[in-house]
Amino acid sequence: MTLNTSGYLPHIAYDSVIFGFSGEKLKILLIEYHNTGWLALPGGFVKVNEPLDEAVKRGLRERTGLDQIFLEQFYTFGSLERVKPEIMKKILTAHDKDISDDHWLLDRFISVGYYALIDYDKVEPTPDALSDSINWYDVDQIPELLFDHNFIVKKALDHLRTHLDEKLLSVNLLPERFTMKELQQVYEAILGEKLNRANFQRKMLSLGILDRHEKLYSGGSHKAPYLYSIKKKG
Amino acid sequence: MTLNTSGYLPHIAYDSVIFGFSGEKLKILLIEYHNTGWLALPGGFVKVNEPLDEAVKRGLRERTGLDQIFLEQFYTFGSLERVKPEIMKKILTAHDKDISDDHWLLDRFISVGYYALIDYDKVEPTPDALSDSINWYDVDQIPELLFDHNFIVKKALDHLRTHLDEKLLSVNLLPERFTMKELQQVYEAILGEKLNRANFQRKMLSLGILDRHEKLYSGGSHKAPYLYSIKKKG
DNA sequence: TACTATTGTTTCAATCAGAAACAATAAACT
DNA sequence: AGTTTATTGTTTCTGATTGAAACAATAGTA
Repeated sequence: MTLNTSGYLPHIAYDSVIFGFSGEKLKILLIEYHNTGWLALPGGFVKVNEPLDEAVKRGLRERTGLDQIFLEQFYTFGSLERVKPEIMKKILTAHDKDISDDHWLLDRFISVGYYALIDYDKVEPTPDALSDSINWYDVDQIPELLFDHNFIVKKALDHLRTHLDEKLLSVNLLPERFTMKELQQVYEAILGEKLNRANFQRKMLSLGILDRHEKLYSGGSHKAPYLYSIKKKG
Repeated sequence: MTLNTSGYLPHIAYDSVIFGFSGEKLKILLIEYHNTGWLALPGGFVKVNEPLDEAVKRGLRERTGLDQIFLEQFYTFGSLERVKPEIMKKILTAHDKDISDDHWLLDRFISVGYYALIDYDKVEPTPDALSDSINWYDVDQIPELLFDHNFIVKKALDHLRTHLDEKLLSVNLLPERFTMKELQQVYEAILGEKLNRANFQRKMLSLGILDRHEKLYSGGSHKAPYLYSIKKKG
C-alpha cells in the first residue's frame, strides 16, 4: 500500500534540458541549489492527478514564463547509481528544512528526460524554491553536475542531433522570422561542425516548408538577406 | 511518506513489445489474462532495489527463457487516460484474489516502453502468474488490447522502423547465420514494403559488417545462397 | 563610379540509388 | 551428358543527390 502526503507521485521525477541559442552558441539552463554551489538540470515531480507531459510543461512555465514551446521526451533513466540520497538530504537541509530520514524525496527515483527548444531572447529565467539561480551555460562548457545529469545532457544532445532534420526542428530556437544564416548557425552549433553555405541553402529550400518574406536591411554594406519563417499548414 | 509492502515501486511499470520473425511475418508476443479473454503486452514492475533495465530483462527471461537479447527503451507513457483501475480490478479478481480498493496495483501508473528483438525459433513462450497464455500475433493483425497497449505497439513499430539501419539492428531477429534473402524478408516485414533485391544486397554488403560463410545447399534446383553473420568486433 | 562584404544561384563533378540486364549454379528433367 | 529452371550474385545504365567552387546580385562605403 502506498501513502504519499506530498501530493506528488513518489519515485518519479523529470529532468529537462532546455536549449537556447545566443551569440552563435547553443546553451542550456542550469540551476544552482541554495547554499551549496551545486549545479543541476531543472527538474521536478509529477502530481498525483497530473499527466507526465503536463508536469514538465508546468516546470518550464514556472522557470521560463513560456507556455507554447517545443518539448520532447527522449529517455527515462532508471539505474540505481543515479540515486544519491545523502546529496539530496544536504540539498534539503541547506534549504534549512527539517527533513526526516524517510522523507519521500530521499527515496529512489526514476527520472524521465525531456528537452525543450526555446527562443533565448523571449526568456527571463526564474529560479525555483530550492535554487539560488538559474543561468545559461554553453553546451560545450558544461561544468560538473549533480547525480547523472551530465549523462542526461549528453543523451539529450545526441537525440537532438539525430532528430535535427525532422520538420526543421531547429527553428524552435529562433524567433518567428530568421535569416538563412541564422538557421545555418543553429545547425552548426548543434552539430558542432561547419556546413557549406550553398548546399545548406539548397537543402533548406528544397524542403518546401519555408516562406520567404521581405529583406532584412541591417545597415551592413552588402546584399541584404531575406527573412524566412516556417510555412503555416494549409 | 511512502509505504509499499509489495516490494515493488508503486506507480511505475514497464511494457515490452517483443518482436519475432517467422514465416516471412513480423510478430509480437501478447498475453491473455486469466478468465477474461483480454489481451495485453507482457509487462511488469520494478523492485525497490532493482535497476529499471534489469526489471525488464527479468520479465523477458521469465517469459522467453532468453537472457542475452536485444532490448531497447523507446518511450515512457504518462498520460492519465491510460490508467483504468476498474479494469485492473477485474483482472485481479478474475485471478481470484481478494483485492482491497486501495491495493497498489489500482493506483495510477506511468509505464516505460521497451522493445526486444528475438530469434523466434529459440523461444518457448511461458505465461506468467496472471495470464492464461502467451502467443505470437502478426503485427499487421493485432487485435484490440487493454489500456493504451495498441498505441504502445504503434510507437514501438515506429521506433523500430526509424532505427532499422543502425548497425543492422534487424539481425537480432535471425539466427546466428542467415541468407541475404532472409535478411531482406526481415526488412520487408518491418518496413511493410518490397525492396529491390540487387540494391538491398549492395547496400548490406557496403556496410562492411557482414562475414560471408559457406553456401547453404537447401536442395532446391538453383544456385545456393551464401550464409552471412555479423562481423565480430576486432 | 569603383570597391567590399555578404547573399542568392548556378555549374560541374563525384557519389549514391533504382531498375534492369547479365552471369553463375544447384538440382531436376530429358 | 546436355538442357532446362529457379534463384542468387554481380554489373551496367540511368537519373537523382551531394559537395565544392564559381558566378551573379546588391547594400552600403570610399
